[in-house]
Amino acid sequence: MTHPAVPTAATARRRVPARQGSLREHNLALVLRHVLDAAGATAPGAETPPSRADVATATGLTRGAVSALVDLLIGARLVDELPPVVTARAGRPAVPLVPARGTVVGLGAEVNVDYIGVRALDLAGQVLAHRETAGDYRHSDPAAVLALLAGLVGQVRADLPASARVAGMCLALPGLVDRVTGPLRLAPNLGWRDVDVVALLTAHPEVDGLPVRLANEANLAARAEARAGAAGQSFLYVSGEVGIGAAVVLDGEVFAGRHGWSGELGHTVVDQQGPRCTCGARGCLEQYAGKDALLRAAGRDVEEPVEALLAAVAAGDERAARALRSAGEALGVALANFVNLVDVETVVLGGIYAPLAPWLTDAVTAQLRSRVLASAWAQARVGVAAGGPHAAMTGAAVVVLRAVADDPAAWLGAPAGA
Amino acid sequence: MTHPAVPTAATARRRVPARQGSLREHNLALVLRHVLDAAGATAPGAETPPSRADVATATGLTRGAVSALVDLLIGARLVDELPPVVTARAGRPAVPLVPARGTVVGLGAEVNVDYIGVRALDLAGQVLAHRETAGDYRHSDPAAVLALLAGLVGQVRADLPASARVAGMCLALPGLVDRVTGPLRLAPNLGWRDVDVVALLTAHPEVDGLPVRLANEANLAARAEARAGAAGQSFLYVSGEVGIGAAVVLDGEVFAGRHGWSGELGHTVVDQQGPRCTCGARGCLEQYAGKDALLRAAGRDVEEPVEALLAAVAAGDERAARALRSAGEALGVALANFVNLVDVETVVLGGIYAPLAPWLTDAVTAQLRSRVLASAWAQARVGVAAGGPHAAMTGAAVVVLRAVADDPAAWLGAPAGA
DNA sequence: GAGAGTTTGTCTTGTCAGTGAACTTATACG
DNA sequence: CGTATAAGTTCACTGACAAGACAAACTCTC
Repeated sequence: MTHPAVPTAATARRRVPARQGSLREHNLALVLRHVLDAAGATAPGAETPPSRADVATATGLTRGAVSALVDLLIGARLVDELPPVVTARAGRPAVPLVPARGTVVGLGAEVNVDYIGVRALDLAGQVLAHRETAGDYRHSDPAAVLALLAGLVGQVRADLPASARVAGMCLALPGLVDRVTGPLRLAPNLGWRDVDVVALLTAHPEVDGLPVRLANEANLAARAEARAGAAGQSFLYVSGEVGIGAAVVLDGEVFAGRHGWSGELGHTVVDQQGPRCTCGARGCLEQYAGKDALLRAAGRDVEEPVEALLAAVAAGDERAARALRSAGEALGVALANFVNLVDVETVVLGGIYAPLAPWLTDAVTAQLRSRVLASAWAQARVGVAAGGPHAAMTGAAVVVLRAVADDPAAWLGAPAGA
Repeated sequence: MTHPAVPTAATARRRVPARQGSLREHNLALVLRHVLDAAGATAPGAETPPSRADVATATGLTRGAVSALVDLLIGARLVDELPPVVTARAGRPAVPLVPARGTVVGLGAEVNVDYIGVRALDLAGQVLAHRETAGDYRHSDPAAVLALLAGLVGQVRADLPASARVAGMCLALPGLVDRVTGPLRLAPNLGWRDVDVVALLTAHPEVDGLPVRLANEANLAARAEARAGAAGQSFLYVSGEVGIGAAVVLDGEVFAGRHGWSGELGHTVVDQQGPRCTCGARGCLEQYAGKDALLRAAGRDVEEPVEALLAAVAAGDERAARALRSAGEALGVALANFVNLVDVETVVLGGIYAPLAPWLTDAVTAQLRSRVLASAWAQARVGVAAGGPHAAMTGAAVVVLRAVADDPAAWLGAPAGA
């Protein structure tokens, strides 16, 4: 016996003793969660925001306890009261509770091949400010690009109302990122390798003092997708660009893996004898369904936007249609392999695959049906990303805000203003 | 805005209010966990089991609190005191605390292609009883096989000491199993399809009244492997048999996927134009590296045990060596795809791959090195399973015991005896 | 329009599981 | 045999929630 007899669940793995205060922290987060969820889940204007009493019945806490907790959240400016609403119903009117607007904001940023940008979201999910700059950042100098980005951060912060406190910043990058604040390991299409992005960024006064974390672009876009909720809570997000990234979401959680390097779908092998890839191996999916490969196969220039390809295939260009079919097939094989290994409900096509979805879905679906062992019981759905064009930035901001939502107790004593 | 503004972590996703009692439950589990871990983690007889004071300093609870909790655990017969040990040190001697033996037991069972079996483990990790029956269960009748299994359960229970309380039973099956107690969907090599195993099993008096859960064989073997701890806490377990299963373990947790169907590595595509597989697709890994395919490629009979192949290759049989090399290569490609998608530290070779590992590891390692994008920073290790021959059964019993360890509060008032 | 009925939110008391510090117990050492 | 030291116990105190009474604000009915 040189091993623990009985391992324990991850929940109990947090080897932290529970004190009285732990109850507060937990229930505070529980109440805040309920207010945030309810604000999002409203069918078009239908339900009113929950009152203290609603939260009490929904969570199982007593009205007294909820009252105390809500008062703390209001004091921390995480929650706001709306004026009591006329309900035409007996009894004292309820005070609706909503996420506070413009008080706590998360900064989501992105550096990608053809643009950089920053946006600020508040707890209500509102975009308070947004700046982006188009450009060509292939093989760029990290310091120069990050100086530009810091400038955008400064502009966004200047646009924020005085009441706003910036909780932190998260930066989306198209490459391998060590978990949390580790350095960027490799971003092939930017030409960046082993760059200490956080240090370069926090050297600028616009960013200094802000907690900064990094994450993979596809991971963050997947997070935005999970928030959009269309895909359920268990899906594989595929981000098609020049490279092909992916992120697994299981029960609403993005799965980053041991180092945070999960999701390199583009370097899945489709054919061992296939063409050589930039990564050194042969027959990677990127060579069949990456943006460059796809445009080339369709007989178009690599620099063209996908819209050109879309127009061509809509106009009846047979070569373009063939290119899309074969890309869809390769993608389908890779995704079927994946779904055999990691059982997800839905495959969400994002990036350039979102607009191209009408010409890809059938081929992908067919591969999933024929190659996934469990498909007889639960065929994986193929969906289209609903996270919008700035999904990664939005996801990045959401990551920051989630940290606040998960631990509101840490914000109780925080001062106003940025 | 038709979505929650800020999603929350899975930990807070348990929408349960924390009451005073929650502290007890949590800290009770915390203390028990510490005692169980310490009992396992002992280097060869070196450290003595922890005392109440040790637990207090390790967990951060006060000695008073730990004392109260330990007394409850002793009362529930989950923990035992050993006689105070002479330490040749000033001060009152400590009372060592160890997991109770022979009091709470978990039943782990397995139905596989060539044997069925049942074993009983207690909290200390001791095997209290074990029965197995060899046989050929290809294309067998589920009811008949499960009747045999129920018989073994009866024998094992009869072998248990009178003090033992059976906490539950978990059954390992080589196929797709719905999460928790759902029906067995498909076990290709048993020829079972959509069988309500739990109902068939609990119909027998030997099993009646026992909570029974099912799980995939590879998942449970991976759990036993995680317990053995040799592979770290983040690995991919590969179970090579006639079929090839796999299970992902991340941070010590087995990852079952949406329905619990993750890990069908055997039906990963290695070559789209390859030979047709029993599942209907072409070029599945099983056709290259499954037990039958491997033996056939080595020019041996499918019915032979792998030991024969081992002997042949050790004796210099060139054809056998070639078969192993090419199987290793195919396995390596499939595993490299996987590691690109799900970033794990280690790949653990189990099942028939464990004894064959010396002839497979090089080929697999080479594929991982050349095909995994992140391999320049953290090459995934290739290891050999240490869980032993009955890994799945052990893992199944551990699953049952873990449920007890995670919620000792539920066992406080439990009566003695089975 | 006054009172009954209803629902929301607050307030008070009781309970429970921690903390902290004194206290008891059991050993080693000079 | 007294002193030092460490383990384990006990008890007053505290913080957080439950339970239920109470106050507030509104509708409905007679």
